[in-house]
Amino acid sequence: MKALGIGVPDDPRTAGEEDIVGARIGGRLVDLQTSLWEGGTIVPVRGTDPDALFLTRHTAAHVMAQAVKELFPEALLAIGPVIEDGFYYDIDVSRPFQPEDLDRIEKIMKRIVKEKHPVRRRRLDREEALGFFRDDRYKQELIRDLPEDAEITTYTQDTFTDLCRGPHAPHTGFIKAFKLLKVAGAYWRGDEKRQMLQRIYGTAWHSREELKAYLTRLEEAKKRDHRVLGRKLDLFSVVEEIGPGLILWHPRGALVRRILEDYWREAHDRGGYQIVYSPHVGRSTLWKTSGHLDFYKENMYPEMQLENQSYFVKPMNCPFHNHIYKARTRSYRDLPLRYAELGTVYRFERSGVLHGLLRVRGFTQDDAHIYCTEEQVKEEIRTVIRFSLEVLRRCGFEEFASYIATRPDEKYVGRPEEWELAEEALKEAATAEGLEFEVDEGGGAFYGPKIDLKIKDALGRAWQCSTIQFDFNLPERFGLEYIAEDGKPRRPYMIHRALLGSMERFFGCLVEHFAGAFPLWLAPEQVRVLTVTEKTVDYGREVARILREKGIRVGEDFGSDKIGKKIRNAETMKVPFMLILGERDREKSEVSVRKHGEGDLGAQTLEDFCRSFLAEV
RNA sequence: GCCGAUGUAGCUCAGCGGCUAGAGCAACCGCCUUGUAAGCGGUAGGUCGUGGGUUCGAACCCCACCAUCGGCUCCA
Repeated sequence: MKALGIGVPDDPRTAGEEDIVGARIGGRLVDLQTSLWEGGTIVPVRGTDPDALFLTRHTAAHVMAQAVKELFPEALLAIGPVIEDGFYYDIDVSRPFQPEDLDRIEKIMKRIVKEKHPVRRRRLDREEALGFFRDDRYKQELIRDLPEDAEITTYTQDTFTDLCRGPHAPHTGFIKAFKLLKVAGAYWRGDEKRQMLQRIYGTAWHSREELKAYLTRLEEAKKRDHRVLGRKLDLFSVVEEIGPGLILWHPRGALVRRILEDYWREAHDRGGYQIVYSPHVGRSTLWKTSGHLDFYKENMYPEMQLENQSYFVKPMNCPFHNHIYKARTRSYRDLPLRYAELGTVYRFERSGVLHGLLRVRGFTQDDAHIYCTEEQVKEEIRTVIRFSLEVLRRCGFEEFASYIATRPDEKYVGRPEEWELAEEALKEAATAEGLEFEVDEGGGAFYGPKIDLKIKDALGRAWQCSTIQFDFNLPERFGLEYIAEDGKPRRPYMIHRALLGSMERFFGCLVEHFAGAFPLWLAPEQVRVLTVTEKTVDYGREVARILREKGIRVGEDFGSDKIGKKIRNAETMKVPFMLILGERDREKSEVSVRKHGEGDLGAQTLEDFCRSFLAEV
């Protein structure tokens, strides 16, 4: 057995190869102590390769663990994986970590890094491992849960040894730049019934510059935070007296929403949908029929009693749409039927998960339910995916990821053939539309398979909005039928579809995607007219009137501030165009145009401005 | 729900057991008549999240509650 022993500091190191951190053997990332146990090309991983970050971050997690152990010898270590941009370690300590503890831990980590301790790998058998970690119930549990044939290894640096699969950097000195970011509570193995552990998050990079760039990136993301921009741009608010997770749409936010909804309705009209409305509450019998009282009750607002009847606020729109379907006998000639609604629903979300507009308790779904025959399923799915992509692209999103979830192994309703057809339809449609998809085998809900579409925003973050789900449960429960060609009743296929997801969530996405600078067609205020002095107020009014007549959304700033201040205000509010009107402009019947983020575009006639504006919208 | 942090004027924050709780921005009132990212002066604005407690005295210490923020398997 030969180890790749290049780069362990006290080993003879190959001249000029000091920056080798690890290697890939046939695609598998390993450290330099891995034995050559199978074939494949060995590709060294050098200091600045992306793979190197994985190794050093993993090692950084161990160094952090060692530092924690020095400060809190009684602490038990659970797991400490590498995550995107960094690492964390879950630790069981008697006293929760204070933010100040992070400084102390960091200090010790710096020492350990500076001392360049080699990281040594050791294989041991199960008994040895259980013995070694006899005082640590977490490690014991991990070892016991490892598969029979698993190779069990530990990694040691300095005085610290941890159970770990690896791989790691050759020595602690490979950690060039790191920072501990935050502490948080986390359940052991993510299970809320089990022990609450303390998690420390950290980040590690190849250099101080990269670390700094990362921290700057975090700052930038914070500036785009829809909650911050929502207040700055006066778009929406959430107030304590009204209740958590309940949104007030201010005029500017409401206007963006209305424009979006107008487009949505127009697109749905074109797309063969019929727009419907349904009430906000329904009798308990309805929710009994739909099964929500059996399967969804903990997410529903509690019962209301009136005149001896009980009602529930709706958490979903589907039962209502089913009743529209049932309002008369349907023929196969009527199908497909596509009902769409901007339906406001209320769901009880646990207080800890609420988040701005992204996770709320009251929201408006852009919901649709499609009823079709078996023969129509494939075409229908293809159409709905194409339609979804068209709408999302129009809203400014170009990149998508998709996930298909298939039939669970055990509990499910419907016939296996139905599931197969549906899954097939989803895969075919995704492929046909050029969507890359991952399949979550067995990950579907009990009532049907689905495809989720995620959009990627300007910072490359993925947001789940659209979902298209088959439902083999509700048609049964509501007894939905249509009369087929042979005169016999048949059960239709039912498909749930949310495209933007909810207006709240999608709007939050839009705000972050555009950093609050909405594209012209969505901007609540497209043009702001600014007067240089009050001598041009009349001219300003006239210009604003003309723009408004052309359907342009215009704001006015005719106050006594100096022009620099007015411009600053308009820039801060991210108004796409500013028309600056001084006496010079009035005399020549012109407007001085300034574009948000670009600056002065010079003077032109109002007609020219309108023409180019309307062309751009 | 659970762990931690936070909650002071519309907003951003200072004050951390001892005088009538402060600043900047915003608002309002003046002055300035202004040309591409903050002109100057003044005025008003606060149950210090809510409720209890400790104390001669609480924004500050303790308890409970409410809300917000960061997290709560990317599995050794």
